[in-house]
Amino acid sequence: MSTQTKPNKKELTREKNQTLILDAAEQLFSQLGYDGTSMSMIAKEASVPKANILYYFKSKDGLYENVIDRIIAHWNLGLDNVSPDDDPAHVLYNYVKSKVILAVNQPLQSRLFASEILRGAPYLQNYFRTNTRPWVKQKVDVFQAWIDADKMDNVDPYHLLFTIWSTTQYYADFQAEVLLVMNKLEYDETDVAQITQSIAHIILKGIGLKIPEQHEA
Amino acid sequence: MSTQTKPNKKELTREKNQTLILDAAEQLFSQLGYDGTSMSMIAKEASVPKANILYYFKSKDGLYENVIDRIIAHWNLGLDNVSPDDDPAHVLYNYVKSKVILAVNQPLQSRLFASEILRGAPYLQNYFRTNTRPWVKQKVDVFQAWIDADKMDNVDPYHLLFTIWSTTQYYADFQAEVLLVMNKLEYDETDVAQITQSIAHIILKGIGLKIPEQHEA
DNA sequence: TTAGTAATTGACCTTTCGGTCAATAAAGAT
DNA sequence: ATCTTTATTGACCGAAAGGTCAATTACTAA
Repeated sequence: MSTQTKPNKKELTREKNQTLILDAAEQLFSQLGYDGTSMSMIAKEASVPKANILYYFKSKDGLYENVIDRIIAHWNLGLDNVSPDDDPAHVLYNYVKSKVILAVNQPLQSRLFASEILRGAPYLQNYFRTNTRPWVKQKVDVFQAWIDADKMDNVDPYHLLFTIWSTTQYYADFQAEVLLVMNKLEYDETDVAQITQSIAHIILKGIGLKIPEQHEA
Repeated sequence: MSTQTKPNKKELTREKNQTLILDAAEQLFSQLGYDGTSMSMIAKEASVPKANILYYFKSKDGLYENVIDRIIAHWNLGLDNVSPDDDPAHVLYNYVKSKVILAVNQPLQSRLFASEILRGAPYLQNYFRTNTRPWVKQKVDVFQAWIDADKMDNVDPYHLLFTIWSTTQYYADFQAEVLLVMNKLEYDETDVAQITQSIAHIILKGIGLKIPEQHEA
């Protein structure tokens, strides 16, 4: 799977250290933000001298970009291979469900993106332009096809997508608010189902679809 | 309106300068976050010596709290005086509409709150506990009364509220993403109506309500 | 074994941070 | 006019920021 040109001892430790640093950086950046995180904090968290970080990643900016790039690589936007022939209820229900699971179980990465976008997405502009925008365009076309085929209501596809994103990500990005308002310490196992159910009910019914039966525990 | 115990020249300039500083701080904090904003930046933006800021507000933390307090004071949560006798469709439609208008026209404050919540709401915990939570409880009770009276679908009132908040605030907090994806430079006049329409359609229909007629331009 | 390369890291640099302070200026009270 | 209080601000402080560098160590290829 990985590059196996030469399984040197050097390369191994290098990759191990880089991963160590990236893990620590990802955690701290997502918790404290770019400006709230210092190189020495990352060094301490990764149990590595600060100068070593600067050796692998030329600057704080460089490290930050690497963190973001790595997240993006692991970040599947979902809704793959969706076509106008598919059943919108099934597709959208599964999409909502997967996004809620992601939001509840792995909120850190979502929050890192959120704080990045809040500041005007300085490091993500290019990604949005070259990746997200075409991806969205494609999904929007499918939504429109469904609308034209009278499979669902005539709701602006862009805003439909934003609605799905916002409602699901909310439970990751604004977790602190949600928990405080609901007077909870953390999400429990029933929450994922409860949240999915509520969101799917509103959105699917809201665009004229029925919630599909679940045929799996 | 304001405290008029003694319209001294001193008090006047003091209040003027404080407002000047708070305005500058609010703008910078909401754009760059707490850690991304320095006292000297605020001083420069407010055209005031840095030491003068520290004279009025004892610390950066103190200034930040004052900024947040001022926003909260001007921040009406809406949905006032709502009762189980009201028509849910009208109430919720107007609520969505007002939130969208707020999101599009005054996104800075929304973003300041958002970045605050992202970091775990260190300065807002108390506010959420003493203000938001009771407010929410009250609205949730009304929603539940509507459900019990078969005026709307049985959707968890908390998640319904979160859905309204998330979908509307999204256009403020993630404006950068929305604009990039839609390939726009800024929101135009038609966007408010378009967004309101889409969200209201989905949410109201999603909980079994009809979108009320607009009887006003 | 040795020459050459890559990795490691403590010491150190400059800049900027939030914050203090003392000296001065301005205003109000008597 | 004088005294007291409040406001203003340049100079300054220690701490911490991001980043550099040179000396040392670890490894690989001949």
